[in-house]
Amino acid sequence: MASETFVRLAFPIPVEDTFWYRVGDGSSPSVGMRVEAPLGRRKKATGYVVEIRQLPAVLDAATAIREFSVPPEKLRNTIRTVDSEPLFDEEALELATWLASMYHCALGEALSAMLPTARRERDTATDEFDEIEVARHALVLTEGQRAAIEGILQSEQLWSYLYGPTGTGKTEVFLQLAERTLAEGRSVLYLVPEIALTRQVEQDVRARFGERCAIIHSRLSPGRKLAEWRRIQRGEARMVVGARSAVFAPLHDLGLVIIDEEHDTGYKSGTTPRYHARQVAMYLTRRANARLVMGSATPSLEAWHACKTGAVRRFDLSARPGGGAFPSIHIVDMRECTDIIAPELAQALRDAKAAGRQSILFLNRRGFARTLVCDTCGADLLCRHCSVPLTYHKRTGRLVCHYCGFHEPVPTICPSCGSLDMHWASFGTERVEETLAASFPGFTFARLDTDTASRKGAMEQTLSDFAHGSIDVLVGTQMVAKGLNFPGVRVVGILMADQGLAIPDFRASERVFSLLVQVAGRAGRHRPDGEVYIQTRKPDSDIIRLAASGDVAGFLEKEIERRRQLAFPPHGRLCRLVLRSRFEVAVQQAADVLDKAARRLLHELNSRTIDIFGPAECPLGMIADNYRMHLLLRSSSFATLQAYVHALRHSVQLPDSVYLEIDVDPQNML
DNA sequence: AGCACGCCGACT
DNA sequence: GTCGGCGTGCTC
Repeated sequence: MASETFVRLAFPIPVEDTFWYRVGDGSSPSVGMRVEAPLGRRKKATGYVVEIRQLPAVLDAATAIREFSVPPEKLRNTIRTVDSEPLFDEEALELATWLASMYHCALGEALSAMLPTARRERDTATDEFDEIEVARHALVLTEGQRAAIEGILQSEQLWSYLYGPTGTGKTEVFLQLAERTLAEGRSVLYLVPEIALTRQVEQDVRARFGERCAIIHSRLSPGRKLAEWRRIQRGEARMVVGARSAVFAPLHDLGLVIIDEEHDTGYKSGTTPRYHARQVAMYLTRRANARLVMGSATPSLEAWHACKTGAVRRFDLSARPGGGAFPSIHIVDMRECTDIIAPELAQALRDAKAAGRQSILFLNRRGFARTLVCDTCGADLLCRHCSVPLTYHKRTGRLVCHYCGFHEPVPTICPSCGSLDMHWASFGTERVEETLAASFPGFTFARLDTDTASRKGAMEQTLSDFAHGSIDVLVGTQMVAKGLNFPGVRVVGILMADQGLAIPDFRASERVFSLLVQVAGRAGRHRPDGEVYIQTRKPDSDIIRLAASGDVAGFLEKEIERRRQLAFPPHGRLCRLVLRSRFEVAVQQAADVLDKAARRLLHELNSRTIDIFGPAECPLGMIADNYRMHLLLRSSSFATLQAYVHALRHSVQLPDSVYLEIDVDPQNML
């Protein structure tokens, strides 16, 4: 009897079901390949094959219902098979299933986040490796580095943490651990928060591991990413360096996962599925019995807590190798000072220049001014599509929304009251650059933020100029805080250091603190005369003072205690449910429906371990014309919380005009 | 998500 | 009388 092939497809759509099709195009897809098929009213959609069945060509109703839970007439034909080789195997499918359940999304959405998107194969990914000479470094390790390497390798525990101030040589420990793991015949995954900003790691790794290494990040073209994916699948590359999504690289026999700058929020995805690469790495290393080594100068509260409970084993580094020392730090009280650059800092910049040294000015706000404020009615100019003030960009002469990209020309009169008197409120990096140009004749300077780095190659050029000493002062946003290691830097100036502390988010102080410490760490990495100036209007704030004294452990302890009182992470877990819609009433009604369902379900479960906060309007009540409300769930038991969210999701029916976003372990509450 | 269906306003 | 606005509903 003639038999036919049937495939079960998972589509990247916010619908949990998978769909059965008859293979009607003569191809023979297998699990792990992409297949095109009609879906609903769509003529063509791409799905992932997650199961295959061979059945008689003529299907009776009973068989179809039994096999596919659908009457035979509903089965449609596939159009074509996209891939000649599978993109994922059974293990990856298991991971996708875990991801979908962990982050409450469809299987197809999970697969879509994991896999490359290119539809055609390219085979030229390795061309630029050819000229790289593989160097053997014979570095002298500090005692701390040696102890950490041996300790991690000998530890019974799979999860370790390398804690040490910036410049204490964590990278070298990571690289040596990678070398030892490769020598055991197992593969290595090296995660960095954003590869584009950590060229140093990329270069170190390429110099050391050459062609054995693949690099995966979002700036790679789709074709190239697929080519790298194939190299990894074939086992040609046994080490992968990459950003968040590289955690899904198809490495065989994983032996080690490294998470550099573990505290960085870049590891949390901002779109569905909102996964955290650290969480995925924990799943992977547990499954493969592999080591996980995280590292940072400013660990996340979650990681610090895990070290204290013993779930993670901590190793400390304390000495700066190679002649560096920790910088001296000055807090500059700006309450009585209206200058953008205070006299003390200005003098330090001049002294550094006179000594042939360089400086970095850090300000976590791009643009020229935060916004335009009316002197008469006090109104500030908000985006028409978001509840966010518009930032003035002088170079383009526009007011720009940093959330949705909307921009408009600068108005001549106040749109609310018609007054002619308006002023620029606060300042950004563009204004700092202008101030430098006006007040520091003879200085060369450059600005590094997403505005200047958007041009291809511009960032590399600026960084290279700075490294070669042809720039005296580099002004930038948090881009300059991450991973830059320039020996010539003596002075670091932090402007508006309290910026971000007032944000209504329980993680605000944690983020500000780590940013301050990370930026300060750019000074004096190779010479013992580093100086940091912290300009602030809150000189007495605990966070500023702890950051200035470099007391990371002190901050973490204090913050963990504050969170204990709230029963917030790391003492409990959160899940945030965000509703968004173009219609205000629709969100409000949906929030009401969701809230009632949540409380009813809680009552039915008779559970005292879950708390519900809200519903309330999100702090950013509108983004890109979508009204937003949220409900926050908190529990001391993660398993209970997960089961509850799962049940809740299936017990409410929301209108299609409202989208529900589920954020497990939210990093951002806005 | 994406796509066509459907049901109410302004045009030749 | 229709053209077309975008709310609604469904997807093997």
